[in-house]
Parts: sequence; C-alpha cells; structure tokens
Amino acid sequence: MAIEGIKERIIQAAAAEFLQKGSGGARMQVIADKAGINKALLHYHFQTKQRLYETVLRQQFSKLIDSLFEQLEKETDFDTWLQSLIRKYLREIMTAPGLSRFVLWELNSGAKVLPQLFKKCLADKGHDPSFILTTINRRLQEEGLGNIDPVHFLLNLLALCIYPVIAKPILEQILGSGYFKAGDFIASREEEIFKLLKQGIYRQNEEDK
Amino acid sequence: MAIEGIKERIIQAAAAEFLQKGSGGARMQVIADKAGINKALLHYHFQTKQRLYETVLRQQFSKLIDSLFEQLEKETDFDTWLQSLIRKYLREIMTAPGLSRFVLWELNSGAKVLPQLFKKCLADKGHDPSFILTTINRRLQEEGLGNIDPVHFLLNLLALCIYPVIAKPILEQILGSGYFKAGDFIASREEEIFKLLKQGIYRQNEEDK
DNA sequence: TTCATATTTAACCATTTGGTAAAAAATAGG
DNA sequence: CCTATTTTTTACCAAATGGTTAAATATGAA
Repeated sequence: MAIEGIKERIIQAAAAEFLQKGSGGARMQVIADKAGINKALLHYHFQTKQRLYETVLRQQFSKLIDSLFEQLEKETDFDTWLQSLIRKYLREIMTAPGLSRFVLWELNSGAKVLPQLFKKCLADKGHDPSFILTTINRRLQEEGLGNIDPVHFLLNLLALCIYPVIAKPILEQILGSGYFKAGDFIASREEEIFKLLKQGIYRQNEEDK
Repeated sequence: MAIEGIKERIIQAAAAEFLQKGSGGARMQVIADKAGINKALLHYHFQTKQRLYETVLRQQFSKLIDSLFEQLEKETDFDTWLQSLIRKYLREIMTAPGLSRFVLWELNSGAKVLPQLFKKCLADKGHDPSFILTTINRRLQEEGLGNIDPVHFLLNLLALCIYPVIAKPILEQILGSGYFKAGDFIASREEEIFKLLKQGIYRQNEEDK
C-alpha cells in the first residue's frame, strides 16, 4: 500500500475515534481495526498515542479554520456576507458536531495544548488571530455601525450558530424532537440568527446616536 | 465515619473526577484517593463505576435544574425576569463550566442515557419538560409579544449565556485574554445579552404587525 | 459481655492498555 | 540476481484497570 495512503487512512480512523472518545478514552487497537491494519504498524508510523493525537487535531483544526476564514474574507455586501457566514458556520457544525463538542471538552483538562494548537494552526496559515476582529470591525464600520462592539458581535454569532447544534440531543428533551426534524430547523435557525443579529445591531446603533 | 458523610465525600470526589475526565477517562483509584478511602470501599458503597457515575450525574443535574427553574418561575416584571434569568444562567455556568462541557461531550457517544437522565430529573421534581416553553410563552404573551417564537427565544437565551463561557479558553486565543479578565466580562456580557434579546424581540414584533 | 451486622482494609485477579522486539515481507538500487 | 532499506506482522511485556475475596474492625442491640 502507498505510504501516504495508509497514513491518511490511519488519520481518518484516528479522527473518528478521538473525536468520539477523547484523547483518554480512545483506544489504539480500535484505531488500528478501523484503519484495517495492525496495532504495531500504528506505532511504526506515529510512535505514540500523543503524537497521533496531535497530528489528528492539527488536521481537524486546519480544515475548520480554512473553511471559516474563507467565508470571512468574502467581499460581498454586508447582508450577504453575514448571511453566508451564518449559513456556513451552521452547516459546518451540523456536519461535524463532534469536533466542536470535543474542543470544548478538552478545554476541561485545563491544559493549554488545544488553545495553543489552535493558535499555531492560525499562524501556520498566515492568519493573525486579530484578523478576525479586524475584519468584523471593518465590515461594521463600512456599514455605518462603528459603535457596535465587534467582540460581542463575534461572540453572539458563534454562540447562536454553534450552541443549538451541539446541544441538540438535550434540547430535544425540552422541545420535543419535532423541532429539529429535517432541514426545517436549519433554515429557520438561519433566518432567526440573521434577523436577531441585524435587528439587534440596528436598534443598538439608533439608540447610541 | 458517618455513612452519609462518606457517601457524600465519595460523590464529591467522583464528581470532580467524572466532570474532568468523562465516564471513560475517570479512574476509580483516583476517586478513592480524592475521597481519602480505599478502592474496595468505593465498590462496597456504589458497586460499579456505572452506578457511581449515574448517581453523580443525577445529583449534578438536580442542582442545576433546581437553580434554573427557580429563576424561571419568579413572577417579577418582564425586564427584571429576563435580566435575572440571564444573570443566573451566566453565573451558574461560570462557576461550573465543567458540567456544561461534560454534558455536551457525553452527547457524542450517541447514547441516550444522559438526555433520558435529564428528563427523569425534571420529572422527579414534578416539572413537565413543556413547562419551560409554556412559561416563556406566557411571559411573552403578557408582554404583548405573542408572535415571538418561544423556541428560538429559549435557544437564543441559552446559547448567548452558555457558549461564550464554556468556549472561553479558545476565544481568548482570538480575542486576547484581556477581554475575559475579572468581572468586567460577565457584567458587559449580561447587558449585551439583555439588549440583544430585547431589541431583537421588539424589532421583530413591530415588523410582524 | 456476646453475637450479629455493617464498615473498612489488604491482597489479589482477569483483562485491557500502550508499547516493543524481532522476524518476515515487500521494495528499490546496483 | 544480490543487498540494503522500508514496511508489515506475530508474539510478547509491563503497567494499569475495574472488580472480588476474605479477613479484620467497628457498631449496636440484647
């Protein structure tokens, strides 16, 4: 088998296992089985569990960051830009809620490894962390919304998109599973977030004047 | 040692371990050490890891649900009610972000045990799950906001309060750690959420008329 | 005290875990 | 072909894990 082929297959298998079970709960044997190889070969290619873990995380972050930055940089008009951001984030999280849950979870260890890795991932791509805020701020300025705090704007955007998706199984206990059926939810959620952010923005802006 | 005393001490120790490491990553030996007892005594009092785990979860949920419901039922005027909800939720999550992260994480296993347990906890306290939505809906009606969707209102409230707190370590990489320093953050966040929800609400309401 | 019951401990066990050693295949260069 | 290097497998190990056993200690009622 081609060497790059097998390394890629191992990473895929490891991602599935790590994201579902966490770094502590993941089992090397399970990863080997999923990749269709033997456990010793895993250690031949990635030495230790820790090394494999970091490789997987780097790759997962990379994918996510690329996707989100790409959308952030689009130079469409404000409404289209905001709508696209919401749509992209919602869909990205929905197709892989495990990654978001996993990231939050690993923060619990108190170890700084994951935040550091995230920062490094940004740096590797030539992105400055402040670029996110700078971009948001610029777009708000252009729209005549210079008195809106870009930090709260970002927090609101991320929270409104991410939380309902990753907390879905619990929320279903409160709301009944009907609300999350099919594509209805994502469509209505998209609209709700857009309206909330925009209406909030404009009302706030008017008041401050 | 008094029997209830030691059981309580075990539960405290187990909570710390489970919430930090998850059900799979937690170690019975560590729990025993934290409780200052011997591992066999753990099994004497709680038989299996699974049983101890469920006991701990039930207790943690119980605490959280009590606190949140208490606030929801307060019959103050709308603004005070909403402000108190936000403040309570924010502070509750901030003092124990581990519980929220843990809950989200365990959802990843796909097992329904945690949502079921959550539902059962509500039932044990005589709360109907629909009570949350009913209450929110009533308050919105009383405020003349009958056309606001209570589901989205609840999702927005929870998301805006919970997400920024539990994602703090990652967000600090983007925002710089200054933003989260001291009580500044929680105070400004409290105000931001209130304004966003209210302004969003009223703007939406006017438009629909 | 005495006896029964509940609590606690030390020693142990079977299984699982991440990881290794060394031999066996495959691959490539001459 | 031969030889050297890389890739893969088989068999294994030491440590850690959840859990048990049986003996020891404490407790309480008669």
